[in-house]
Amino acid sequence: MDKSEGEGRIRNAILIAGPTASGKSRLALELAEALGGTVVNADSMQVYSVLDVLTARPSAEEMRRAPHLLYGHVDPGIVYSTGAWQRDVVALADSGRLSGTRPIFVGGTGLYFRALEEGISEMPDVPEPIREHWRGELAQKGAEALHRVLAGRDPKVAAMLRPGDGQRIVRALEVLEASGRSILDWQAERGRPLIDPGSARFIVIEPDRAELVARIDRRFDGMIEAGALEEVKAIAALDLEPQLPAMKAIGVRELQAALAGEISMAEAIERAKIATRQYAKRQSTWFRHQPGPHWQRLRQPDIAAILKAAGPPA
RNA sequence: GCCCAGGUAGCUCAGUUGGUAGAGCAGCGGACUGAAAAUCCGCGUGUCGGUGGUUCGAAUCCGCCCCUGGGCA
Repeated sequence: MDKSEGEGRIRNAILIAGPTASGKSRLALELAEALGGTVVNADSMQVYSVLDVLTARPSAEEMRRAPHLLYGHVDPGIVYSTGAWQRDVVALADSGRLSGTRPIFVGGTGLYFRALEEGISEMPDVPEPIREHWRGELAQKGAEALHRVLAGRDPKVAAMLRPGDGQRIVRALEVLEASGRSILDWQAERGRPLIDPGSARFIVIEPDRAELVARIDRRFDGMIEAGALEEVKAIAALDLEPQLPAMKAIGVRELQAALAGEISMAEAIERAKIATRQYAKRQSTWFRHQPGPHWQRLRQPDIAAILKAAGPPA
């Protein structure tokens, strides 16, 4: 491999992707213990502090068994993003904390794995006033109206987006206004991959659907027992905007409604379980179609099967 | 036992003066380049409780039976 091309890329990485409740985190921990690895979070919600239980973050005890990075390091009042995560990973690599260890990336956020493998375009930050302006417009006028605006300013992008997809339409408008350039141009400049693919291992866990549903239900009951309600009270006390990503963690809205007496606790729990199943379904769809053929697909988080093929690379 | 109200898609329910049924939710499939636990797109045949009848034709009208809820005894 060309030396300059591999420069700065993370070597010997193990990537473990899969839907929520598939047993990824436990597998990552066991691999880290067996291989002397460092677990790096690739989940968009586990980055936020406060939501330990509801995001199923590894426990303090588990995190002591092997190094865990990028867990709970972001304030829930902050709008984190794929780009921010990518910068965090680059910073880790630059700091040397991923050298001489086996970096094990685990999580359920497909887009983060794409950023790892392919990189994402480096776009300028959108100034807050511009961001808020377009989000306000979306709330007020609706996605279709903004799609028409976009069609006037950037017809190529508008043609690629569904008229109902407010979030992406807003993103296109924001970037255009902030940079004076079409988001399509930015996206054409693909970013640099963060990992060295030659020395990496790619694993996606694809559990049987019925089994996963049962695990999700059981796990949420466990979250309630483990203090999810206290956690929701704690985040509610911060009085954050409901639009913030951390406030959209599954279970927050549902349990908050129950605590406020708007719905019964049983109803809240059922809704949260349903939302989790739907989320897992979206993840499964992504992992079924997006990752390339070099990803090893496993029905179960079977550490033996992985270790057998995971001889320490050169 | 009698009276009333219901029994229609997995759930909650619509269904105009009889022309063999449709919404929401759930579920299933899909997309996905900086909010991604987000955002968006597509998919609705089910003994219309059962049975007999009236009718060219019944979820819709009539009889009987079964079930659920409420009331009276």
